[in-house]
Parts: sequence; structure tokens; C-alpha cells
Amino acid sequence: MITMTEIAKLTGVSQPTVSRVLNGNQAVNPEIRERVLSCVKEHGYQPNVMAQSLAGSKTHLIGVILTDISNAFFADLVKYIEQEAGRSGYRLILFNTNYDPEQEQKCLEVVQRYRVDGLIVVPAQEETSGWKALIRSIHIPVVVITRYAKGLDCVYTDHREAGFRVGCHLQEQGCESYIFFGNKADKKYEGFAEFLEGLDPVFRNRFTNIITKDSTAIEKELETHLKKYPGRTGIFAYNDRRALQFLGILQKMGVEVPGRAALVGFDNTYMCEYLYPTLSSVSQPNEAMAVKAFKLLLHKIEQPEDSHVEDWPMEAELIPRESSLIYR
Amino acid sequence: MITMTEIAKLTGVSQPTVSRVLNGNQAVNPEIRERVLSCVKEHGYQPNVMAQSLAGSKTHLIGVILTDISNAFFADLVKYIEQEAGRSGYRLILFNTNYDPEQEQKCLEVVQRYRVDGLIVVPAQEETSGWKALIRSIHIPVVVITRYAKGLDCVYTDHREAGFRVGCHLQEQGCESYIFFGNKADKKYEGFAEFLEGLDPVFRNRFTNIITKDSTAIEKELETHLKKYPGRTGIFAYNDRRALQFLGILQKMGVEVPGRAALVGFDNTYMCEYLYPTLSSVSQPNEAMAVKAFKLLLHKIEQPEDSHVEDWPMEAELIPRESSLIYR
DNA sequence: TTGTATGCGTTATCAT
DNA sequence: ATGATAACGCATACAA
Repeated sequence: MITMTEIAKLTGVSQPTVSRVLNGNQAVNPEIRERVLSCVKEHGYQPNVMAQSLAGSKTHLIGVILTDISNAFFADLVKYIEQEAGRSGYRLILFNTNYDPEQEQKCLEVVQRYRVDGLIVVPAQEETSGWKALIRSIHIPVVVITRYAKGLDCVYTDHREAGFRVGCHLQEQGCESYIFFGNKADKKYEGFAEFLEGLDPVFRNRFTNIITKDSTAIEKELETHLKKYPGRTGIFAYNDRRALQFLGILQKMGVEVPGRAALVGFDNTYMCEYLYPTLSSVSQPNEAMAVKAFKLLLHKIEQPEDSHVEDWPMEAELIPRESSLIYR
Repeated sequence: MITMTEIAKLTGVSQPTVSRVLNGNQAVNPEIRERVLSCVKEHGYQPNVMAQSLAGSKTHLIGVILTDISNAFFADLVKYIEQEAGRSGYRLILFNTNYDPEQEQKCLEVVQRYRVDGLIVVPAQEETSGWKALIRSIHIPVVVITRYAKGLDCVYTDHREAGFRVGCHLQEQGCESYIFFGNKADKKYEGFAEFLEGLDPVFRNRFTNIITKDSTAIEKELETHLKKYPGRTGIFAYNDRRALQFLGILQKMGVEVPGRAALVGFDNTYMCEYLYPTLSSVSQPNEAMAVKAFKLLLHKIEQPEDSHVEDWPMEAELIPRESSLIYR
């Protein structure tokens, strides 16, 4: 790959002059400019970012550290981050931690070695102060995405609020008992429970939490629940994937949806509209989150002295569809 | 971020000595070695890859250029590529072309600027000689993944063969008419048609090709087909997403699956097992493909003189499930 | 075994 | 307007 110095020799000027031409710096003799540019084009010269970074200090590299790129939701985020970053001339160096804190730590070392200008991270664990201390110690602008992280810039949707709304919706649709499919530590659950508790302090008497991902086990727990509570059951699954699993089980069991059981998922993936019945779900503003995260990061990069921490919650929207709509 | 020279000063040795210690090169006084290592650890020294690259010529960066990272199949590939590359100390710089050749060309420029050691690419277009010429001209080791590319190293599954097998399977399940949901230029279709033609040269008389992605339009075409052909219909969709859409439409229409219509998708995504009925699909060896692609690339990087082109077709496997299994 | 000197491809600061 | 020159952080050949 041809270098500036070589271009300089070929055009009979000095290397810094080539640099000036290429950077549009200062006034350069138009004749020379043309000569250099045509030579550059002819040889397909491309600047060496490594050298530029060494000399200038910016790498235009953004480290993106994710828990699971194969998760459609994160993959979608990456798409938008890449797009937005590209607009500002930044590129992504991508890491997958697979939810492993050890792996995450290694990633943090590697991004330091590459002298990335900034970092967008989905933390491997929900809440660990050790991690935060580490990420602070490396002195690279960081934005946490999809999770709230106290004391760090972060962009996320309010899952608690979303859960609350799902509870509200299911109640409005005439549900008399409830199932939450997922972990109780989930903010979605907190909001969901908060609403139901407001409605009836002892709602737990009409509630089942299912955690297992095993279809057979789910079927059993579901059967128990349905036997116990004859009225319409409202089911909230922590993501669409699980909602789909649940829907399949309900259909296999011959349970009428939404008549006997109303179902709501989370993520609003494309499948929602294709399923029969179509699946109600909570939609997160993926593109807006990605764009906001990058913009926050860019700000931090360009104004490192601004130590103000931005906590940016975004609104998730419940999209009601056939799987939970009784009246329409 | 602390540098080698600074470490050298702090420990009272020369910078090259620090370099030797860090690279395990040659014999170094054990005393000094310890002194340097502890200083390195104390200050959290991390080598500057930009400088290393400039001095040594390798960036340990692999450019990954994809058409659509938000596609679950590609996202999955990226996950495995990242994993495998990481094992050999390589990192990914990720690009999304969005199927736009112009965008792709820009990506090719950028990876050159970053002096990536190699490239793994999903071409934006199926077959364009212009693109191949371009990618050859940049003199970076390249492996094309998921697509056959004549004259370039490539790793892919034989879609034609897979299509052939799907046809065979559907026929075995007693189908008497067929629908292909997708583009006829697709190799899957070629194989599918090849089998059916072998069975009955005028199979086209009992065949419908549906291209539109609009649900209403699909429903109409489906209705026409079913009216015309009373026997069991075999439906082959070009991916699971479309198969799901089709399944929803069939269910909405009250068509019995697989009794009246047997359905097969492509990609074997997680949803196959959750749907009701479970969805038959063609499974590609994602991890094996990713690993093979990276290994091929690594070989090219380490043995640039080896100009042998590897064309590496892998076998896709049909996973029959309820949506197409009549006898079991 | 260790230090000196040089070069990688840029940018930037000087002179000229 | 342009050309020397130094500097970025490291690896490496060479000298000591």
C-alpha cells in the first residue's frame, strides 16, 4: 500500500505538502494540488489510520461490548450504532462477552490497547460496583446502553414503567389472574407487580411466576394455574422469544388466546405481526436509543472536560395486538 | 495512558529492554524483568496497538463486512467469528452495507485505511464481477462467507442441494402440488425445481411461485392455489421468517398444517421448535462455517504466498418437524 | 545482557 | 507556499 512519502517522491514535492493537500490544509499551489490528487487517485492511496492515530491521538474507533450479539435486539442496536457512528467517521470494534464478567474484563483491556476513542457497553451483569470502578479507572468515555447504571452515562428504556403498563393493559382486558414468565429481579416484573398490587394488595393470591425455560415444565405449571383460576389469565413474558414459546404451548394445550389467556411479549420483534394470533408486545425505540447513545458518547469524546453524567431513560410502548385484545 | 518509555524511566532501564520483557524476547536479567513487570502491573500499562502495528505491520484487525447485521443468521455468524478470531488474538471491525454496493465500496476503503490483516465478507450483491475485481485489487486476504464466489476463497452451504432435499422430503410426505415462496433466482429454488422436474417434467402445472411479501396478496395467491389443487400442497419458504408469515396466514385461513399444506422453512432459527405446529427447516452449520471461514483467512494471512483458492461448500441439513411430517 | 539508533506513516511546528 | 524537522509508541538491528 502506497504511502504519503511515496506520493511525494512521485510528484516531486515534500511529504508534508502531500499531507496538506490531503487534509485541505492551508493554501497550496493549485497546480501542485492537482498533481498530488491525481497521483493519489491513480495509485489508490489510502491514509494509514494507525499512523494518523499515533501522530494525532484519535483512532476513530468505538469499542462496542455486548453480552450477546446473536440476540436480535442487540444485533438491531449494533446496526443502528454502526450507522450513526459511520456518519461521524467512527468505526466499531466489536466484542461479545457472552454474559461473562471475566470475558468482559478482557475486552476492556483490549479496547485500551486499541486506544478506542469511546465505548458503548451492555454490562455483563446487572449490578456490580466492581465493574463500574474498573470501567471508570480506564478513563475512556463510556455510555452504557439498555441498562441503567448509576453514576455512568446511560441510555435505556424504563422496563419498570413498561411492566406497569402491561399490567394495566391486561387488567383492562378483563384478566382475573396473572402469570409473569421470567425472573422476578427483572424491572419489568417490579412494575407489573406494582400495578397489580395497587389494584389488589393480595394479587399474589392470583399470581404465578414461571422461571423455567423447559417447555414440559412450563406446560405443567400452566396447567396448574389454569385449573386454579377459572377466569381469564393475563400472561406477561419477558421477551418475544419466550412469548412465542408460551403461545405454542397454549395452542398445543388447546387454550384459547386471548379468550382464556391473554398474552403480551417484549421487544416487538417482526414475528409479532406474523403470528396467529398476532402478538401484543412492548416496543423499545431501538434506533433512537442507539442514536442517542452514540451522540452522548460523541459529546463525551469531544468535550472530555464535561463531567456531567447523563441518565437518559426512554419510553417503551405497548403495542396491543390480537393475543391480548378482547374488546376492539 | 502510560507508555513503554515511561515504564523504562520509572524502572531505570531503556525502552527496548521493557519491550523485551513484555515480549518475552531473549534473555533478560531476572531482577530487571521482575522490576519491569511489577511496574507494568502497577500502572496498568497496555501496549498501544497503533504503534505496534506501525512498527510491526500487523494490526490484528479483521474487517467484517455484512449485508445486514440485524438478520439473526448473520448476527449468529458474527458471534462465532468474533469468538474464533479472539482465540487467535484478532479483533473485528464491523461494517453493515445494508445490501448497498456503494456502501460496500466505502467499507472496502475504510478497511484499507485501518490496514486490516484480513477480510470476511458477505457480498452486497449475488454476482457482480466488478465487485470481485475491486476486492482483488486491494490485496488483502479475503474470505467470502455464505455465498459462493468463483475465484475467491469462500465458505457456504449448498442451497441448491438443500432445495433439492426439501423437494424430496415434501414429495415423500405425499404432497401433490407445490409452492415456492421466494425469488426464482435463488439456488434453493433451482434445486427444488430440479427435484420436482425429475419427478414429473411438467411439475410446473402443479406449481405456484409466490414472490410478494404482502400478507394480503399472499393470502389471495394461496387461496387460488389451494382451490386449483385439491391434494396436499408442499410449501417451501426461503427463510423461517417468511415461513412464519406463511404459517400465520395458513392458520388464519383455517388450512390444516401439515394435513392440507406441508411447510418447510430455512435457517432453523429458534422459533422452529416453539411454533405450533413446530416448523420444519433447513439448518446451516453456522458455527462450523464461521470457524472455517476464519481459519481459511488466518491461513491466507500467515501464508500470503499460497495463492491456492479454497472453495468450501458445507452441507445444510433438513430438520423435519410437525409442519411437514405426515408419517412418523 | 543491555543500550543506542533507526524506522514505521502520519501530523504539526518550525523555518524559509 | 513549501520544505526540514521532530514527535507519536513501539520493534528491531546493531553495538557495546
